[in-house]
Amino acid sequence: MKKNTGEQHLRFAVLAVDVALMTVRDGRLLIRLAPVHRPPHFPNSKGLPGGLIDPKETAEEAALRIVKAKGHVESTVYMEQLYTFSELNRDPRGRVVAVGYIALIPWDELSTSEREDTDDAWWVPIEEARGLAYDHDLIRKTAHNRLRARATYTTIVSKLMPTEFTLTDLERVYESILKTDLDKRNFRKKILKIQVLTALNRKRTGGAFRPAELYRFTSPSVKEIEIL
Amino acid sequence: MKKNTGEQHLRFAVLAVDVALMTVRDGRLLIRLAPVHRPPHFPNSKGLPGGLIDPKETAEEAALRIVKAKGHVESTVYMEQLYTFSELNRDPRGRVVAVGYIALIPWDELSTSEREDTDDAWWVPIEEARGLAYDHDLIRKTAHNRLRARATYTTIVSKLMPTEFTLTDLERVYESILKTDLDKRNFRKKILKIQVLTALNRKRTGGAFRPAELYRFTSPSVKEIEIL
DNA sequence: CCAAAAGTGTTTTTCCTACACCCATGT
DNA sequence: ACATGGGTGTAGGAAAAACACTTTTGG
Repeated sequence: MKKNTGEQHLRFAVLAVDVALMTVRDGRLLIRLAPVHRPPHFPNSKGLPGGLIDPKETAEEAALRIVKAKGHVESTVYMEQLYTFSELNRDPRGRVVAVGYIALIPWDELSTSEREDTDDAWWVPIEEARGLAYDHDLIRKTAHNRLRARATYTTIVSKLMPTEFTLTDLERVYESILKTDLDKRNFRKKILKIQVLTALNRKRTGGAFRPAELYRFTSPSVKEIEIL
Repeated sequence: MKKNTGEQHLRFAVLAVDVALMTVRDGRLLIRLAPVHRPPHFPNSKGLPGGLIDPKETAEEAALRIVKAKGHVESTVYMEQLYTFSELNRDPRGRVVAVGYIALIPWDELSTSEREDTDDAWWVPIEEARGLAYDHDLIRKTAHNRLRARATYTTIVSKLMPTEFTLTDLERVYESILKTDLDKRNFRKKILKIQVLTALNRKRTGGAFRPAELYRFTSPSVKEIEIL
């Protein structure tokens, strides 16, 4: 076993995190982009919020910090590690190994300013987020696939819902992630059967139609369930 | 945004891989251990095969290299990234961020010497691999959970099977991973229905009983399937 | 009274589970 | 001929899928 080939051998790489921060608005799955300006390779580009890990924080702590800084999000976000990207040339300036994260937040919990597209952060429909800098197209695709897979066998979508919502709201979120149409009656039967929702016995009124019962997720934790 | 807080800030961590190399022998799920001798914290301990990533290789390449070196395995192994462990004190000597991998190999494809327990590598039943150095108990547990989960909705067990096997062989492997008894008839119906096996129209003879039909996995790739 | 979304039940089909006996071979 | 693991079918119940009309409200 080799030992001590020197500091530059042991610590050759820069450690970073890249975050696929996602939300759902009006039945559309959105992802947060941030400007990337790194000539000559990526002048005036867009990419996922990302940044270096500090010596005194874990990768997840770094991801949370970066979502707040570059994603302009103050609210509590849900974080889940996605994959670690270690290709030699994923950053043309040098060796950067990035731990990718999925971050989810309900649109309704963002403050007005957080929802805005500012100069250095935009919410865009995930299928329109192409041509990103570095290997961020790959990270986005990996994140999208993972979210879709986990939506079918966990309660991860709870992290995209406001505290109160109607069954139709919930169905729309599932449909936007899975990109399928679900049968309203069967969806309601299944989601109520698995006992993860609590009816609030209050209704959301306001539209020119019958008011809808409000629900919340009973538990804040993401649980494994049967397939939806 | 901070820039250039110095090299020691940017490259503070050592990057490593730790590999949960697993196989199945006689219906038992085994994991490969290697000696760890790092006084004062881990004198004469055991741990998963692991080592540093080189500047010119990806994490996966490092994992493959380490399985060959520390795991004493020459054959082709299947690799799947597990999780990245970045706790500040997972290695008491300094900051080490480790990308964990699951590696699978059919017992039958190991050479005689690879199967042996040598001075610096042992195959042990996974439930007996406790008290490992560093955070390797956590990595082992994470790997075991992941393998169990993926066995139920992918064809990952194909990576633990020899090229030819009987349906009973396959059932034994599932049972050892899932730690349940499966119904022979139902297991056969399901596994044949999902169309991932090809019958070789040859039989394995030799025992004092009816010869068993031999099968192989139709495709070498790990596919998502319905739950088993 | 009209438009709009909420809410609800039944039938059909598919899938899962439980279960026991005969078959082909080697000794 | 006997011991051993290989191989097969069916019936009953549970879950999934398909499908259309009535309800409640605001305007």
